[in-house]
Amino acid sequence: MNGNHSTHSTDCIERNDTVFKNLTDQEKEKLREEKNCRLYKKGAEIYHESSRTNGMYCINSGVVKIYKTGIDGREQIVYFAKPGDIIGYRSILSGDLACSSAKALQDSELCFIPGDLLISLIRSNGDFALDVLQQSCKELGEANSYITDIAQKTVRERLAEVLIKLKDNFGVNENNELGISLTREELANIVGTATESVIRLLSEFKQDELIDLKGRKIKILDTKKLEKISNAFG
Amino acid sequence: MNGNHSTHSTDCIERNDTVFKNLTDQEKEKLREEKNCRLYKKGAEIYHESSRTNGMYCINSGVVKIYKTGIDGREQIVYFAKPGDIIGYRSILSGDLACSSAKALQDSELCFIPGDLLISLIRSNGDFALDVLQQSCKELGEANSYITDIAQKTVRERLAEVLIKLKDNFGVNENNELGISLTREELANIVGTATESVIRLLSEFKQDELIDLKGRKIKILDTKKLEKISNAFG
DNA sequence: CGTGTCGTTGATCCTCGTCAAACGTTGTGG
DNA sequence: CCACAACGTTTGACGAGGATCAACGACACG
Repeated sequence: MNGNHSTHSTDCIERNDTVFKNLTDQEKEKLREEKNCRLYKKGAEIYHESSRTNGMYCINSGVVKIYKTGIDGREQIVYFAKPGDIIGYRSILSGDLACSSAKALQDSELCFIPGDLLISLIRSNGDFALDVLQQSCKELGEANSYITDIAQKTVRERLAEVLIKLKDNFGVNENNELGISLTREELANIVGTATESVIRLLSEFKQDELIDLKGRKIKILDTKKLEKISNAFG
Repeated sequence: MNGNHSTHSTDCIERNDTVFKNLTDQEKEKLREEKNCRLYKKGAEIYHESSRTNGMYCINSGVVKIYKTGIDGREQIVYFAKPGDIIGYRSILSGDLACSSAKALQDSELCFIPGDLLISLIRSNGDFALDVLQQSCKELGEANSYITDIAQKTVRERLAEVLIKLKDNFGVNENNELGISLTREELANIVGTATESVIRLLSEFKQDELIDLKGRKIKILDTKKLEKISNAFG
């Protein structure tokens, strides 16, 4: 019925590490009936800020960047969504317009889940409600941490921290290169700085033999020192 | 049974503009039995980051600042809680340690609500779950906005924005002075800048006749121009 | 083979953080 | 109730971090 056709399709509803893990079989069935999965090409927009959305999405495969558009159109990236994550639920639950946009960083398969179904599931299944709450509270804690970081740390410290977080979240391939590929501008839009600053600092890190660079491939050579630079404990 | 004794005590559980508005009479009764209200003197700490909390608080009266401690002990204020607000629920629901601290800005009456009661109410009452979710999603949206602001706006723009937000949130008294009294350092810890920068910019705003200053009293003279400076639409 | 996007480097300027000093205000204990 | 300490506010001087502008090289793509 739905358009699933991927070979290894780890459907997010089936995974036991998502907010859906505590749904009953019946509820999962209902979800499978109502959800609507499709492929988004790299670069495709999933939703756009200040639009009224009427549902959320879960990520089956790929990576999605969540960002806000600030002064003169500069993007500020606030989150990367990975397989198993849900996005777009905030505006459904707060009743506001979407306050961020979502765009696929790679070819990605997402499932659309109607907002009224989300709400009825929260109403009827307390454990599911708690799982969604846990997700939003986790994001809230991270957001507050990031506010403190941006307000207090230097660009150098933040870039080091971002590299470590990207490693933690997306891992590294066989060559110890970050499992996510970003343009310099996107890196700048996470750190909250100018593209040129990112480039200069990456060069410095390379000179100091903390990382190695090959185009967009970033190899982490010295995690310990990067952590030290980032001044981090989270 | 509980220590309520304030004369006008608008108990947060009774208010119809809080997350408790959709609780049944029975649930409210249970809450009244288990909650534990007390007065916090100005400056008193309510909870501290990286401690394990086992409940949340609702504000009956007063104002509470929520902040994180960053590099070399600098506070970053992430939220002001007013009467009717709930605080400290995040760590209960995400299962983490507290990631922020809370301190009374004025003499304030808060009610402690045990975490397991919160969780059981969320489980049993879907509307309550939705109300708590709405609250956390609202905070999440504001946090993401603030990340973008701090990353992209100048200190001048952010200070103007903060003044407007304080006016919107706490109103003004008969003299058009902000209804909340903050030290220059606290203002700096919201904006994310140095105390001296806040002082200088406030002086500029005063010279430009946008505000008037009398000690900690800040009178807003020209909201429109402040909004313009803040570059804001939210 | 041009055209557009991305990455890199250099030069310059300015916002803002830091340090220092002085003054006002508040609070406390003798 | 005064004296002193502790804290908050203000102003000035200075320098560094980082944004901006400009130009060019590298690469992919139609």
